[in-house]
Amino acid sequence: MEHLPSWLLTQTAAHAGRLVTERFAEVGARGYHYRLLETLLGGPASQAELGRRTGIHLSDMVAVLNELTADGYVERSPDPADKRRNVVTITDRGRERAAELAARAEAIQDELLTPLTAAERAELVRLLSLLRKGAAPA
Amino acid sequence: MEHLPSWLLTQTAAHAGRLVTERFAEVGARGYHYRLLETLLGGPASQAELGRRTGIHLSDMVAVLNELTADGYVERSPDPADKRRNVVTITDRGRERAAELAARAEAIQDELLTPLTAAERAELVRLLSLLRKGAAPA
DNA sequence: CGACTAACGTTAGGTGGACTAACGTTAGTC
DNA sequence: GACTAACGTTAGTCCACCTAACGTTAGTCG
Repeated sequence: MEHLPSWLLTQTAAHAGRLVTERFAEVGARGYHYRLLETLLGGPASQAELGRRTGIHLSDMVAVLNELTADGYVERSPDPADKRRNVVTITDRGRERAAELAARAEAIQDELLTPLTAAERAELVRLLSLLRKGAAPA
Repeated sequence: MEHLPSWLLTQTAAHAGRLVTERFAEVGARGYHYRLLETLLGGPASQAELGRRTGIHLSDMVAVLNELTADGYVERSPDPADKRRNVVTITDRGRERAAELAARAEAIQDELLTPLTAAERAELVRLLSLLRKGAAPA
């Protein structure tokens, strides 16, 4: 069983997930928060668009945006051009939060990848990216 | 964010997890079932020992063994040498089930790793194994 | 031999990520 | 105006993973 790539993937991802959960929990955040704030640094977007970019399901998006809005990290406003949509915008406070979480995310990578050399890290990223492409319509 | 190894890991693991869930659900199984049956092929063991070998938490172990026992794949009996313990044994029916799930697991690897060459697959396994060792006391 | 600690197994519950289904409003097309 | 699709929301499920508390049993120690 330990020879199975899917097993190795899910076990190492569980380890990565624990690191992410622990380090973000130290500042009252979760993985979804980081994912959304990072995406919004690229500019305002609708909830549906954010869902497409981040992989967060629309039903979960509502809850996460509620949390980020309550904490003042993002703002939601109706799109005057299309009343079906909200436009979600990051706030200054949200930019700071994104920077804080990004720093934590980088530290997590270092911790996670400690057993690997720099060349091995690059190769791992390359191989995982190939697998990601193979799973595109996720 | 897409450059982060932890992100790539969790996204590819989610993809692997979906494949595992879908393929096993086709025959009414889950990942924990396969993990336990595979481990029991190595001989009878206590629940605590099974927990240590598989990484399945003891509280989840109870539920999974209940399911496998109900379906006739394993048997539980008290250990005469130590009444605190149960001894869990795979049945003939369980061996067949393990073989069926192992075949599915191999097919999942092929599907998951389609974008990679044989050399790349070996390298991915090597790199992930290194990361697993780095997270040993999980 | 009783007190204490640890192992074992069970029950009950929680978390986070991921997902489904149904609904009401809005926009675009025919 | 009817129809279809997009958008956002609500309510829920599933799975892997995890914590806490409890009762029974076994081993150690004074």
